[in-house]
Amino acid sequence: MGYVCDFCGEQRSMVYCRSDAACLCLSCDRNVHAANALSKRHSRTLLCERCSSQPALVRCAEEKVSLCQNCDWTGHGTSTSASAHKRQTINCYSGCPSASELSSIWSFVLDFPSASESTYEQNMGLMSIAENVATETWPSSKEEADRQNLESILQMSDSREVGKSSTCKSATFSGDDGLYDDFNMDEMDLNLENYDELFGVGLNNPEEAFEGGGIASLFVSSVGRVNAMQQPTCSNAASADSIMSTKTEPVICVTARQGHSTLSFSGITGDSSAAADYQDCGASPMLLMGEPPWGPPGAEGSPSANRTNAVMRYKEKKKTRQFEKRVRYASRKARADVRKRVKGRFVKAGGHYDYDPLTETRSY
DNA sequence: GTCGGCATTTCGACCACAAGAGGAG
DNA sequence: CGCTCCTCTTGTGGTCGAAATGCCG
Repeated sequence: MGYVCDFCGEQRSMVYCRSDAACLCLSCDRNVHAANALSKRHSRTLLCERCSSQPALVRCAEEKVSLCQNCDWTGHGTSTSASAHKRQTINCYSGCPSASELSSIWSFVLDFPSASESTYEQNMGLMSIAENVATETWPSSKEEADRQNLESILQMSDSREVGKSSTCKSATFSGDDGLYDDFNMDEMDLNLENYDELFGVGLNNPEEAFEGGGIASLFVSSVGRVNAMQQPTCSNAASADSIMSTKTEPVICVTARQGHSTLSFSGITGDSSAAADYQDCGASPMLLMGEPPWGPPGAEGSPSANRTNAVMRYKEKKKTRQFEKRVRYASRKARADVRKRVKGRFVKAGGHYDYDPLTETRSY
């Protein structure tokens, strides 16, 4: 499982789609998820480069490798030297992003000069963009956090004129704070340089990406900054919609529209069950991300009783928890995704319906 | 500390139908 | 043994409502 694309069986798989439980090459990822509006919503992320079967959660800056939770723990949890490695969360994405957009999403996994001083805890303890945004002034309530997020979006929209005259990549990779000065595509195993070649869709002029419906290339760094690089024509309404649509996720979600495609960003790796577990068991993400749940070697007898309790709760929870639903038949899921319904129930073909997943319209 | 009332969250049932499984010929 | 045909079973997602849970006076 893993190394070869589950769809074409030829190309090397680079992306993991949790919704489809599939490892895909970039070309198939785009083709498959361009099929309909629902498939575009699938949250994808880089594939773990170690086991090639699980979605990568973090990227180790030292080893320049993207790792899933298990491989991260295996590789960093047992060795004191390795555990000091600087790791950064990997964003997930949805829609059908172009090469430049993908490079925007994952650029932060690379080295940031300004982030070099950040400790591992600083990077990894902040699991969501919303939290990152709030590192300077922590909102006192959810409403306050939402308000700040919205303000960020609106500020991005206001700054779109700045980015109009610059190309995507040049704008994306040149921050006034030098955050992305060291960006080097060659460092990524994900060969984004060949992305468009794989698709057979050249992007000779990066500005093409901003034609038509426009695009919002938003930058989310692991050090808590949200930068607006390009947003020529993205409507505020679209951004606001994206915020409203992510009411279940405590993260800022920015929607960029290019034609019909939607690109959303999440500070945590989408529907990461691991992240959910951290919350469920009450153990801090920092603790659990820094050390495996079973604890580092010699951890027994740790002075922190709370930590021990948290680890025990986590282990207990993990034993009894129901793992996330796994779709066994993608074809059936695809059918269900487009099937018309009445009050959530499937209806006979041709019958009256009150919900059409494809058009989200009602027949009466 | 206990109880009642209210709000919120969780979870199972429901639906149609194509795909899958398995048996018969 | 392998193939085709047929019948039965399974699984898929959005919504509703009951049950469970949490909170407050």
